[in-house]
Amino acid sequence: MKEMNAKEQMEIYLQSHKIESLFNEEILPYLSLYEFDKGQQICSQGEAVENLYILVKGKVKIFTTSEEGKTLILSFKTPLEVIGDIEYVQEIDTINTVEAVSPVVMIGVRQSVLRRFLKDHSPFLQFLLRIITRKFYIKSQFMRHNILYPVETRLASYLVSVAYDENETLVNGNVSVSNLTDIANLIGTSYRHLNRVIKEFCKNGLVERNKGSIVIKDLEGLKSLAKENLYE
Amino acid sequence: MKEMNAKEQMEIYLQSHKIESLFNEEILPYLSLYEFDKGQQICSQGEAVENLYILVKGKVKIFTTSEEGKTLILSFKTPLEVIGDIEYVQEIDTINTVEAVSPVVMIGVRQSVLRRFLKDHSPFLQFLLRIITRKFYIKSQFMRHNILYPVETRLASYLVSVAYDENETLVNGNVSVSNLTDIANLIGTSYRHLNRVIKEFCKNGLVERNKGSIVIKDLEGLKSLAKENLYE
DNA sequence: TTTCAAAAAGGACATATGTCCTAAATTTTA
DNA sequence: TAAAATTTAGGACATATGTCCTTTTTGAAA
Repeated sequence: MKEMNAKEQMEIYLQSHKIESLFNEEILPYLSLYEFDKGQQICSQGEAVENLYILVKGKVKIFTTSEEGKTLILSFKTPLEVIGDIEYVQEIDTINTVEAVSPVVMIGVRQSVLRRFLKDHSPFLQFLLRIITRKFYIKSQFMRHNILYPVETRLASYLVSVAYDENETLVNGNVSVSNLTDIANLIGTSYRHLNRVIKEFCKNGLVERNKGSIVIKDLEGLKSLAKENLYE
Repeated sequence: MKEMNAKEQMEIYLQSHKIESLFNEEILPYLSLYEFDKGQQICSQGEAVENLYILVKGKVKIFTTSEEGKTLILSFKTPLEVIGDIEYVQEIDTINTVEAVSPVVMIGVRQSVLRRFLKDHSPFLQFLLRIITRKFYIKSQFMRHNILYPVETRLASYLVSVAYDENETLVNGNVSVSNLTDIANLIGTSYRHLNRVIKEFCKNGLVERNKGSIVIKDLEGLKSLAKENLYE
């Protein structure tokens, strides 16, 4: 992790995400930029929280680990997102571990500073409300899907969601699947079973394997298997 | 559903839950009291939302239904709780169905009224933040538990949670289990399987059956089976 | 290039959980 | 009280999913 104090760079991030209005003049000197390398942990389940972070660049993975060491990936997040908001409001320790899966830039600010300057600043409160309710809704749908439907449905749903990149344009068939283990943990199943289902999808002509990556052959077929569109 | 305008009654609810400060003078005339009978629906998945409700008396059940008609109970809620907050902030249709499981009283207010009077009223915003982050946290733990652990663990966890009533005092062994189907839907399994696990619990001396109700025989045993304390 | 570690793929088997049915017990309604 | 509907309980079987291993492939490091 690298902490920076580049005022200009901060300006650029604030403007590009249109979040200048969240803050007031007094708090600006207390905002810092943090850079994390791929693989670095931003915060770790169970530990005390000091900062609230706003993700302005890169991608993070949020996951939880059970006593037995099982991992469950809860989500991947890209800007604009907030890390540590629940903990800030509830005054509790870190709920889930957050890890950079690409080079990441965050705006960080201490909880004590927030309490001092933004406790009654309604643009900031409204911002948090919007971010958190969105998170809640997504988690709600994700959970519903995960409990109500079998792995087959969940995988189809996942593939449909990554078939489109961030710009909503269809990524030409070839879905670069970073890591099957991650997918297994994301859809809440074992690696073994995931493989079994992928094999089934191949047999039915929905996808093809190609050196570790998966090529979507029948997007419509996947969509109908996915039942509900998890990612809007 | 019965809509009332009893000013005095309203006062009592506002004071007993210490939520007078959420509102300002202008909005008070727009607050209404609603009564729902046991079994009545407060709102229904997919339909448009008009009101935001504050649950001040009684108990509600929040659930979702899949295309195939499977039901998943997400939670039971008692005061103080808010219904329709996510929908209000996100401006979306009702996410889950809410049903009274006892006679219920709610304070209701139209979204349009809220937008007019409380959009920048920070006590209200802070209140929503606290309520929603709490919900988020609970849902988070619930989901984690549900995906990571087998039914056995989830049932033990549920039984431990109902062994204590709202006052944190141990309800003397005899847990009045309203309805096994509800439990099955709450812990996300089938009625059949729930029964199987209960039988197993009986065999191991953890609980006993007694005309439909379940008597806890070994609370400590259940606690250790439950692994993590879901309900704090 | 060689070596090594990680990731992919899947066989064999065990276990958890679901579906469908039937019968008894219990509660609700007429 | 009688009849109907709901809830309980569990048998029999099918299916989904998990665990443990082995082999192969791939990509990174020496």
